Amino acid sequence: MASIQGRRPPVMADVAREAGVSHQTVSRVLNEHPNVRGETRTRVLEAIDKLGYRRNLVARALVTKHSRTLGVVSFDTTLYGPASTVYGIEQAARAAGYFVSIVSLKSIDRSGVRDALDYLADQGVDGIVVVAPQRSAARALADLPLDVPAVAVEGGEAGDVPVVCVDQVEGGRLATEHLLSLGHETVWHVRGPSDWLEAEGRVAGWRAALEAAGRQAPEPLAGDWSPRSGYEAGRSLASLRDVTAVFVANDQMALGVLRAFTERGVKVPAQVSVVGFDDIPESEFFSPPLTTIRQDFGAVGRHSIGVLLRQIEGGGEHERLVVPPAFVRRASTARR
Amino acid sequence: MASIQGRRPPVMADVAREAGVSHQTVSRVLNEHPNVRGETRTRVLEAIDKLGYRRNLVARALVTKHSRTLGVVSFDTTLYGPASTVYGIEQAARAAGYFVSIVSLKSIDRSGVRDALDYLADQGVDGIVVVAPQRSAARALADLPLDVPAVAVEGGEAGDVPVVCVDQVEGGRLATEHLLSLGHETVWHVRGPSDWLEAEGRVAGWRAALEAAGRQAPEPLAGDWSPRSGYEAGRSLASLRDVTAVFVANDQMALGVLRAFTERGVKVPAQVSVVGFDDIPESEFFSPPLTTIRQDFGAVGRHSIGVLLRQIEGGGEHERLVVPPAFVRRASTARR
DNA sequence: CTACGTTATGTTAACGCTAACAACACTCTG
DNA sequence: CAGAGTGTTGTTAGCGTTAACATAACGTAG
Repeated sequence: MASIQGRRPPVMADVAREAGVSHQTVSRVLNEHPNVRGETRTRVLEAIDKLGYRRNLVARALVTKHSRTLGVVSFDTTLYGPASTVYGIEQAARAAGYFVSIVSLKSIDRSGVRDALDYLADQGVDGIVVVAPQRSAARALADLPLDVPAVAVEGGEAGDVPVVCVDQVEGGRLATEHLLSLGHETVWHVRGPSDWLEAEGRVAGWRAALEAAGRQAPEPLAGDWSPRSGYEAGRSLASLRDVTAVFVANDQMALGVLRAFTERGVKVPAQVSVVGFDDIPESEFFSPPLTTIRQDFGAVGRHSIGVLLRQIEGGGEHERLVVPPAFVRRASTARR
Repeated sequence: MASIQGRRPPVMADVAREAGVSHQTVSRVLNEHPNVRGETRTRVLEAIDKLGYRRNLVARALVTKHSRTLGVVSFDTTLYGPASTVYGIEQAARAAGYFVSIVSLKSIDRSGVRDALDYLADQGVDGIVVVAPQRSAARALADLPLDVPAVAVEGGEAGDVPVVCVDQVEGGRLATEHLLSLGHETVWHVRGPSDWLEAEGRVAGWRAALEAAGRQAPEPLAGDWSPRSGYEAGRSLASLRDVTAVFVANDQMALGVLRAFTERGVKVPAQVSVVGFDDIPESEFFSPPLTTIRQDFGAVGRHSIGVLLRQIEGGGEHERLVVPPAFVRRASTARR
């Protein structure tokens, strides 16, 4: 029930008066302190209910030095990957009783990351998750003198900061091995931007699988994650001879590749097999449905909060948590 | 420069001592109060720099009653629309000097919305943006006794709460009129979930355009925004006679429709024309590239912050701001 | 029955900041 | 040169909470 009186919302002292106790006793009830008599507790709770009292978390944060807020710094949360990760983070944080304050960066350079961290530190967050898929971001994070516990997501080696990431190398390997196992002589690659650690990891896995099979690795084609860049890479590939298998570093670019192949009359998977990466909700309905590598972004988000809370509460060692990717077979790949 | 001494970070009193002034003068400098002598100001700023002082925003919020934090409640920020809107909101809010605390809901029922709002109110946010595309959310918002300024995004009629939205009816009309102008006898529709206001608006625009042209409106097919539901609708449509034009309520479902048509050997746009809605980054690379209706989510986000800040600062009238959609012609539609 | 630990409660003092008022040095006016 | 204004600074008192200590009531052991 909301109070009707005056204007100002009720404070602890009001509840105390109503219940005939001291404000400290009210505080004890709220904080579930054991040494409160049952009858007193119910009287206090009744008063709280009657007055519609809500504890002022700002005042609480001032004295406890804990805001129960976590900061999240991310790059372009419009993209499926970051958006899903942030979603997982938010769910996990809220389940653990933490608020989430978010900063989305347009560009991840050192000063951008530094500003974001400063900004969040000013706000008094208890911990920070940095979704730092770019090398520059990871490096900025590593260099920064942090007075707040932090976790890097997809951060590669981020100095003293614990890292949670998907095993990109393994993903690249899975994709490439699948194509080789179908009898393809070699596998072409449309890679992501060189500043991105995820892109590097996928390239590394692709190269490793080719080498292990004793195959020559063609020069990878450069993309920027966008469908358009995939489209352009696809046009280049379509005009080459001997291209029978392509591993594309994400599903959006794979869509562009498929589009270019369609335009050029290249049949997938009859003439060329294509594997993507991410497993976005759309890829099952591409033409043809895309074979891809699934990343469990939700798990990454949850784990990052787990690691962060352990840091905040326990003290915490320098953890590094790697989430395995999963291979998803669909219709864009076929035997040579 | 960070201070090396002791442990505890410096507070205003430390700066005051260092600069040989009172802490209140430090506060004045920080708040850009006009009545501070230039020389004093620089002495204070030097002391701040020397000690690496950072103002404690929690303490500040306690006394000013303003946290400079805005709350955002949204449904499934994994989807492109909500993610883009939230991104726009976050950018605009930060530009205005506000923090953004976000709550992503899995389901938008009354209690979910109420809990989220309570949660944010507890945190002491200065205002709330509710991305409330579902009727239930809008209604929950309208019913709630709010003690904090709020804005609904895509909220339809949300009681006393100002609304910012895209003109969905107009979008539905644009899509349908385009198809009719190409000589199609009538236009079929794959609609979104009935609880969603956006879905309703698009249906209304579609129906209005058909009526204005004196055409019969076929029974709309139901979808849930997912590519799969579009795929299923597409299979149904493929088995019907006389379907030459389809307006699909979002691009993801349109992808599913295209996939179903491809499987059944229905040629787009030769046999059937398809129009989507949203203009997600992928749709330009569908096969064929999708004609669609673009929503400017960024503008919606920015406007919602504008309206909210006017509410917070000015007092504010009950605004209602409608953002127009834009027609994007690509290759999935053709003359009958 | 006294002394002492235990439980339940109250009192006081922070936390770090801003608001309100007080005080002082000036300048300006008549 | 007295009085009023103005600019600059300091002092004091909160904001609403929790932490630390003080106190009272009670049961129990010696």
